[in-house]
Amino acid sequence: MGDYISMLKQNGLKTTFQRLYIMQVIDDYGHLDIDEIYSKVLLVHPSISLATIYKNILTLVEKKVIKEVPIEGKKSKYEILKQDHFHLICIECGSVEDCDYEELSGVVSSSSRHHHFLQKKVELSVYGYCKKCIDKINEKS
Amino acid sequence: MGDYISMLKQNGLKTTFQRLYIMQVIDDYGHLDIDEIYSKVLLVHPSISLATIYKNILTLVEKKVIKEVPIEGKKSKYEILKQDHFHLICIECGSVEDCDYEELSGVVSSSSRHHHFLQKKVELSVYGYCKKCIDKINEKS
DNA sequence: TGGAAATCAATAAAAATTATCCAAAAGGAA
DNA sequence: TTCCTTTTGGATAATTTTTATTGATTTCCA
Repeated sequence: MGDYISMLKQNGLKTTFQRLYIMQVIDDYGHLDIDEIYSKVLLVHPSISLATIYKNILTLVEKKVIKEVPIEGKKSKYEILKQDHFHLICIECGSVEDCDYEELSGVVSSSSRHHHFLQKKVELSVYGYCKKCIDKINEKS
Repeated sequence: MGDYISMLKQNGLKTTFQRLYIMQVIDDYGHLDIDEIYSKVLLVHPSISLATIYKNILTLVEKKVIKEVPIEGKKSKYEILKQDHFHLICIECGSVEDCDYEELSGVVSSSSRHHHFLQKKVELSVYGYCKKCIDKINEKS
């Protein structure tokens, strides 16, 4: 749980309750899409508008306070910006797990250099089945 | 340039001109989004409907004849299914370049296993500036 | 070649995203 | 604090994107 207020101030953004709570729920749950954020914020702030969610997500992404995680065939999810990592995305339940990127980082950036490509950021996603879903499938058989 | 007809037959799909040409332009250009595909197919088949593009993309993705390449903040692009590789995505001009995945593959899959995750496919995208755009920027200064 | 099944085009409908506009709130300066 | 400027939020409209429907056309195998 981070210091959302100073993260916002550093980027010249005003700290409204709506904005703070959007960051809060994203951080709490790790990875949420627009609808999930909306429904969770609605619970504690019933008057919030969906357009407010969209607007805030846009500005928070622009200011690099949060990060978009695009997902094949689904809506993008968003996460609080954190240390480099990659994602294990379950194609059964949709869960997203963070994974340490360390060992990979060197190989990827040297590969970018080799292609005369100026690397700014890396997005690595592994699609498959998470442990929970594997277990669930095994139980049935 | 592949044998589109047998790729379709293997998946029980009929080989219509529209479908073949959709595969053709994707293959020719490497990576295209829906609108790009539509406008290019329109040139040689002026009566095609945008809905036809959507429907075909959907079935071709389902049958794994083509693959979705999700891109942050933009529409997904599509590519003909080919050997594992990753993408260098230029945030200046939007170009997408394929890159050999070989060296990385082992590290990624061992990392998945370590998390008890059953890996099905990997999507790795590096965002940054391609050589052309770097040169263009340097010329100006 | 005939005919069932798949596909297409056109269009409507639905879903997702963005823009507009005015009231409300935030945050700095006095 | 209080005032004032600027940003933001909420409601809603507009736009964009995607999906569903329907009847006509095409594919392809027997």
